[in-house]
Amino acid sequence: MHSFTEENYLKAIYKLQETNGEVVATSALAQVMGVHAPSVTDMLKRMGQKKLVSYQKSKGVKLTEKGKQVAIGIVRNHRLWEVFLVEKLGYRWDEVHDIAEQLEHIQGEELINKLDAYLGFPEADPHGDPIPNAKGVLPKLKSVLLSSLKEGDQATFTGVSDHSTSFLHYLDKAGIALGDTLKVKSIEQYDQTYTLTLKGKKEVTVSLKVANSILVS
Amino acid sequence: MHSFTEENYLKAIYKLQETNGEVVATSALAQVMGVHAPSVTDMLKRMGQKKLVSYQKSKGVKLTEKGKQVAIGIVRNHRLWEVFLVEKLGYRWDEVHDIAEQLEHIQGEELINKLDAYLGFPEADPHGDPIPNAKGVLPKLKSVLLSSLKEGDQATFTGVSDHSTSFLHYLDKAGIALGDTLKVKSIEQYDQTYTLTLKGKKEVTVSLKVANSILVS
DNA sequence: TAATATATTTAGGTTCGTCTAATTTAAAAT
DNA sequence: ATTTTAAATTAGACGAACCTAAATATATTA
Ligand SMILES: [Mn+2]
Ligand SMILES: [Mn+2]
Ligand SMILES: [Mn+2]
Ligand SMILES: [Mn+2]
Repeated sequence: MHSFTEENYLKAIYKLQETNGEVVATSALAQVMGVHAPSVTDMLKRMGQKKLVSYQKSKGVKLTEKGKQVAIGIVRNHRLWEVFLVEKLGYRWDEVHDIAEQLEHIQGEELINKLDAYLGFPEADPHGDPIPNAKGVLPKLKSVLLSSLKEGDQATFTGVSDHSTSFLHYLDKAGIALGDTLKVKSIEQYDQTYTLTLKGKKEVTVSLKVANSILVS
Repeated sequence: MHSFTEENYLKAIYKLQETNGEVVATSALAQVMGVHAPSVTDMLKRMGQKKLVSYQKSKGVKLTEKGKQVAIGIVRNHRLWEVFLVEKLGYRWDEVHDIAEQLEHIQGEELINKLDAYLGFPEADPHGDPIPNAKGVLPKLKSVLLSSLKEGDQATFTGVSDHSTSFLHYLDKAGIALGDTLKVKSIEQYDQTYTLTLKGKKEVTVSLKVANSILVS
């Protein structure tokens, strides 16, 4: 139906819209797609023809409703396959992204719904990101950054805002895992480091940078 | 590494070599690939450059050792994913081919080996076709056509030589399933129909055409 | 507001995988 | 051994997705 490339552009535009506002710039898109700006202009023209995006030259691009539905479908595929890789094949959460980048493009409504059922209709992927349901509806998880908590606050670690392998490795090394309960024991004024009590037991101190990449609720 | 198209050509050449002899004709390849002859000539030149095939113009084409290894890898992927779709997701054996055509191109040695392990290292796919192991070695299943049996012979239904949906549907309808034991009760001289006793119970009569598409051992 | 800097598009090219029409090579039949 | 037929290749073109270099449009800042 759509090429892998088109699907990747749609997903990239979708994510940029989520984080940076409705209108997406050519250069931003070029950056995340790892191509040069003229390639993006080219592609946006073609995708505009197909009514996947609304594009006006030099004015940036937005997804059409159609484009958005396709993008959400890809996100659904990606996250369900990530669950499969971790839950069934025994991958670690820092290893699955690249494989899911391939699997997300496998076509077939029935396939992904069967996979969904097989996995027990999970609500979130291994990184805590919400999985759109078969109708394209995203469960709105109301999580906040760890860095927004005050001393004494308690919460559960539900997701990451930095998906890089290096950050995930860091969390593993520090013994901080998805689902852990944590309490902010203290916040150091001087350098904004957070000392946490994990699962009522372990004590860990993390930097502001880390606290800005951890989602809790 | 290789494009989907290249991989599909390699698989097609591999299968044609298996059934029609070492040298594959441009026209045969065009037919199974569903493209026109000049496209094949073109593609073979490029694949020759990459040492995936040995191609001499107007003399047909053969796989190189490298090309053969890639082809066997694709076949391995295809068949393992078919097992997954049937065993884990609950697909029927006549529904899995097209999805496996997509999944077979997912890259990653580790992925397919983990899948293999997850499935319990199956030796055959849902159609009874042997699955190459991680080293590319195909278990040689010594099966024969049902039509080669004599009256009174007994055997197990281990595979099909016709993979068409219509034939698989026919078998389902007739209640003949992979793994069934069967005994040739009688062969009608006049029209070569086979009357079989299935699992020591049911009795079924099949045409020569069907007997030519059933593999037993 | 005019000058400068940055973002975007246009122009022209490349590779991959396909096509049709025309030509050449090989095989089969007379 | 010629002629006829069939198979394969060459020639020229096209769309998708990319590129570099040059031109233009927008934003910033003097
Ligand atoms: Mn991911
Ligand atoms: Mn994820
Ligand atoms: Mn198949
Ligand atoms: Mn099969």
